[in-house]
Amino acid sequence: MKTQKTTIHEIAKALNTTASTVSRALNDNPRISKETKKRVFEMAEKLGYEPNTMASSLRRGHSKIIGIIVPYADRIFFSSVIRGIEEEVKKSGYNVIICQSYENIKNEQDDVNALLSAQVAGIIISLSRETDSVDHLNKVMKKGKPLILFDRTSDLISTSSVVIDDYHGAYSAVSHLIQNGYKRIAFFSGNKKVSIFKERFRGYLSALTDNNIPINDNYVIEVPSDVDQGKLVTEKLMELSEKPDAIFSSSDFSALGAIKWLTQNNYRVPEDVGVIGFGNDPFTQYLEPTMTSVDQKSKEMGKTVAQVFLEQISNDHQIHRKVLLTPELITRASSDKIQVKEIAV
Amino acid sequence: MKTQKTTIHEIAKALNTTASTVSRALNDNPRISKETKKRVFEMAEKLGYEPNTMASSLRRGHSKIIGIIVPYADRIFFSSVIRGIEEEVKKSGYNVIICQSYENIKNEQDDVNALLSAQVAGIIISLSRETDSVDHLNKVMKKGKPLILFDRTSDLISTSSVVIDDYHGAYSAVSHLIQNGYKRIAFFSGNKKVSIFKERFRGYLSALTDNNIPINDNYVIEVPSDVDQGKLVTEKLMELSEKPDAIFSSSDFSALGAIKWLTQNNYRVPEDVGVIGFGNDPFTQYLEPTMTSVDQKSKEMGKTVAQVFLEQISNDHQIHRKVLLTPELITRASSDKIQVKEIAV
DNA sequence: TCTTGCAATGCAATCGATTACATTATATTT
DNA sequence: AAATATAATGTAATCGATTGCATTGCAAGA
Repeated sequence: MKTQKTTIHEIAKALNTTASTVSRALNDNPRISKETKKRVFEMAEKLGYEPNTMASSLRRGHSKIIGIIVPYADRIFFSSVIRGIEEEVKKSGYNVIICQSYENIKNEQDDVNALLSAQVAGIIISLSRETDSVDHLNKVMKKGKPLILFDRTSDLISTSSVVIDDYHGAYSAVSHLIQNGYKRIAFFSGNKKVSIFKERFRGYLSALTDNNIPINDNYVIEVPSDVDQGKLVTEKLMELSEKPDAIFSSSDFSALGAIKWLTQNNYRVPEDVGVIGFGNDPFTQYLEPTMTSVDQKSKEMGKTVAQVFLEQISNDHQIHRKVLLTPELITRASSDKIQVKEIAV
Repeated sequence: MKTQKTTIHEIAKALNTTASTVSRALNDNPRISKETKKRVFEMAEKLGYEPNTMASSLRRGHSKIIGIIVPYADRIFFSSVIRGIEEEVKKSGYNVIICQSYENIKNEQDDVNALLSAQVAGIIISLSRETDSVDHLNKVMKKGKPLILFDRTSDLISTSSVVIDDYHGAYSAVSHLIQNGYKRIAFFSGNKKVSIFKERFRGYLSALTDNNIPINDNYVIEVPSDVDQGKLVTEKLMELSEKPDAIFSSSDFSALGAIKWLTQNNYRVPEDVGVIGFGNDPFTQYLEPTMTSVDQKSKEMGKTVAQVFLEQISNDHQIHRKVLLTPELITRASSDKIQVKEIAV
């Protein structure tokens, strides 16, 4: 009664041939005749054969499984990248294993080991904030397996990576503010030791300089990505004698804090103060006013990461690619002084 | 130069013993002496041995990988459940493979086959909307592997499942509205053929009946989970001669549509009309007014699903468990007429 | 007719770890 | 001292598929 699992040996026996012929037939090996292939496929179907990819991977020395390590799988950015990757690699018959580092390097190292033990074809990773040593990553490369970093990368290791162009993201956001008539533009940065925030800061500075707007050090503040912190910092900013008339934030959350504080304190957004966030989190479109934000192209990033991976796995010599994706400024109400004026007319 | 991969055979050779002894030592088999175990572990360490879990799984007949199939991996509910599952099963040494059905039954079937081919230990799935046949699911069970459904289940198959108690979720939301003085409560349902919406409707009816509030058929409407649809439907509701004074929506998005339409049309929320959503999407807490919503306990659901899975895998006889999680009403401003009054005083 | 070539298939080792079934050495019992 | 038990380790088959190296059969060429 129990369904006897069918292997290529059963098929071979039923056809009075051998497992090697069946294997070759199923893999469409040219050394097998058309008729034999047909018979094998029919018998496989009839016996309900299903390949054991583990056995095949063991013999071949590599599986069709890709390991992905992210800090948290439920952050919209990461889950969106994961979706993009899965969608793309599925076409080539790959599956993805998801691991979470919880921003902890020890977890990250353990995950890498587990994935290597599972004989993954390669590893795609966005580093934990803590990661300051890369031995575990080098191990992946030493095994000759593709290692692709995305979003959170590191200078300590030389491999393929896909990140967005933070410089231009910031540049276009600040330029947009300037075009909308804002002149005293504050900048909410993250920790400036982190490359992405360094880049966004560069973009902010360039946009101001290119438009002959003087730089005011009081307008540049490090703020954690958090609504309440955004409120606090905004309050301080608005106590300055020369109040800013716009805020460009490196985070949607601190930008939200800014909007909340401003509206609660009778400042109008965007008329009195324009606000732009970074990340284009879904909530930005539901706010009142809706929030302009820099979209990080997460799904596209996933697709690109997948393509780089697939490219790398087919060329066995390791060619590293560094891809810089262009972020997109999604303009909404919170920065659109001009639009508001026109309506007011 | 190339790192020769270390197997138990290399370790055995180095210690002048055999692979079987090494294997047993590494698995802490009581038949191996303490000293030998020590020597084996030291040599394994020295040679940089890393187990090949594929080989082990092949021999043992099962892997330590769990397949998860969801409609979309980047929906906050699903990504949150996935996170909960991963977090929990990791403790027992399992990893998770993620597949997406994109709400398509064909993809779902293919995913099941791929996962079975990969020799997963079991499958955890939230069904696609299209899924009306369950042959692919029965196949999993026939192989004696745990199959756990969550959130989107089906009557067509009898296995373990974890869902939230939609009836009580709706009941408590509507009761809360009544306690806050609302009397003419409308209900936004999803497709009532789907069990979760049927249950929420039951909860809505019971809460009204238990509080002696008459049922008004005009107040019950099917609405897709969508902001614009929510607006449209709200507009129609407010054209009734007897306008509702509260809306309980089966979706956060249509509830958001309701709030948007109401505030844009000079109704005050919650003073004139109370609104409650379902899902507790993160955006609900950032709205103005913040939105009361029924939390689906997604992370807890993930943990529970994982526990049911682990329980099932350890007891080889298949005992099915149906777990009903209690959702939690997160009360915020959009339904809090009383609170608002107190402040007004 | 005999060799040569080629297409089609078979044989057996292999991937790395596990495990049923010995075997050896030592300790214990009678 | 012989018999028996016990602890520790070894031998070899096995999981299911792949693949290098034969082998077989038949047709073409000499």
